[in-house]
Amino acid sequence: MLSTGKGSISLYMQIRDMLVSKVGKGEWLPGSIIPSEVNLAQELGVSQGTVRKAITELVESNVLTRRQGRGTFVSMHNIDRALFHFFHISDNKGHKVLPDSNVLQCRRKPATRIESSKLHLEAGTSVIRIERMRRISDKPTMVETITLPADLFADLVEGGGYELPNTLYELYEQRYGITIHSADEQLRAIAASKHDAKILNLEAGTPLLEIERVALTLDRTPVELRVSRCSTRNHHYHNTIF
Amino acid sequence: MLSTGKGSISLYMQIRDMLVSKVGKGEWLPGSIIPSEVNLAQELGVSQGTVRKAITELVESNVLTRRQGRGTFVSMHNIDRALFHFFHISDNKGHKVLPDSNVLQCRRKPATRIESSKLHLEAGTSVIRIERMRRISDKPTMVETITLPADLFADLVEGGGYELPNTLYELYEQRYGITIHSADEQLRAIAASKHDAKILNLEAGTPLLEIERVALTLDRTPVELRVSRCSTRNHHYHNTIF
DNA sequence: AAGTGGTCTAGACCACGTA
DNA sequence: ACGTGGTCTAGACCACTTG
Repeated sequence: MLSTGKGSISLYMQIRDMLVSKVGKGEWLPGSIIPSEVNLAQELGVSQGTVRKAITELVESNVLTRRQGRGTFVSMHNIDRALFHFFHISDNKGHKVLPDSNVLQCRRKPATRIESSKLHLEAGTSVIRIERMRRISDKPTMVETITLPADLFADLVEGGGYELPNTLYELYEQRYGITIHSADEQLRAIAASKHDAKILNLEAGTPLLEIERVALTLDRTPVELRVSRCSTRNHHYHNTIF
Repeated sequence: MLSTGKGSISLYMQIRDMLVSKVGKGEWLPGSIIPSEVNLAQELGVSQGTVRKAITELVESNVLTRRQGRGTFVSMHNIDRALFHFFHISDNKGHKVLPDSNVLQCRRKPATRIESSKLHLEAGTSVIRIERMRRISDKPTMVETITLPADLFADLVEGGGYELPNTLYELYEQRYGITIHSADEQLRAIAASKHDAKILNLEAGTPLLEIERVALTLDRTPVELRVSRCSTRNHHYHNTIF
């Protein structure tokens, strides 16, 4: 199982990759506990330190979460992760507030050229397109257009039998078994269209911050395209460079 | 020297903090080699593993750099770090090119309210204000206003005896002994002023991406305020969320 | 050949959470 | 009391770089 030859990669990396695949395949589900370090070490015939090093890397990349005295768990999407990890808008005092969400549209449509390119789909594949308006402290602040491959999110069209929650990544995980692990964002300044302007209650042409996010699973498959247009009168996008 | 009592923090953290302070105080200069893990372990009376863990954390936070077979070094600012770590503008194919830089002004002035607040200075303290235009692939793309506390960068005014280089952080480090370690950025969409428009060769009112960066030293003292206004017609700000 | 960091082991004890 | 992760040790061997 584990190769220990000369040209092979190190033990802990093999173990790390094996653990990743257990999570990736859904063998270990988000929120569940994984075997203890000692147990894994015994099963794999290596020392605890080696398993430990493998797990440490996965904790650093947010795949696993350690809780002292309790065990190691597969990371889950929750409101904290949404807020502190995937949401980068703060008010001008530096405070983060998760916006509420107001769905304007939710339709199944053929993918545009841009959508199919960003999501690695064949041209014209069916996608689900959600448009929503988000308020922060009761003020309309963002217009979002979210595009999902229809085959992965089959019943997520209007009348899917439930209301769309505010934090979508939790939904993707719990209902569709799709865990967002990372994302690439491109930011630009654009002028508000008439449509944007109407929804955000400002004048057409007002500069807006456009955030184009492609969200990826653990194996780096793109599964969501999200274009957010934000008024930056009272808010800004915050990034820390370490 | 190292406390090993009950309520005290762990050994490796004490060692890590001690190494940080050696770098912070300039006892170990950027680019220089630090003692080997075995030597440090002997001197401190701990095992190599403990020193190793301390160093590992500092490598992860970009304070130190390991080179197998050679040793461990204090991290330095170079063009790679500027480009891959501190510069987030890419063209729309995802390629990064470091812009060149054209200094328009460099003056010593009293700090504005915003400047003194962001740099934690007394109101009206002397600052050095640099304005420059930056081109990417020969196209004017950004206007930058850089503000530095005058006391830290005493002779950096026009006629300081040398041309301002393109990568300023290298200059700060080599000439003033100030190493930028991290930065906080706030991004907004704004309308180009007449001044911006003239420099960037576009129309006033065009949406621009404004990046307001506060750069910090290792001990989190703010030492540079940089406001960049970027045309996002051919470029964007890129961020990866892990 | 000597010195550096990189991997791995086997075992000890501590701090924390649960039952 | 027990099991978990967290720290620390002492020593082995490997991979890489330099003299």
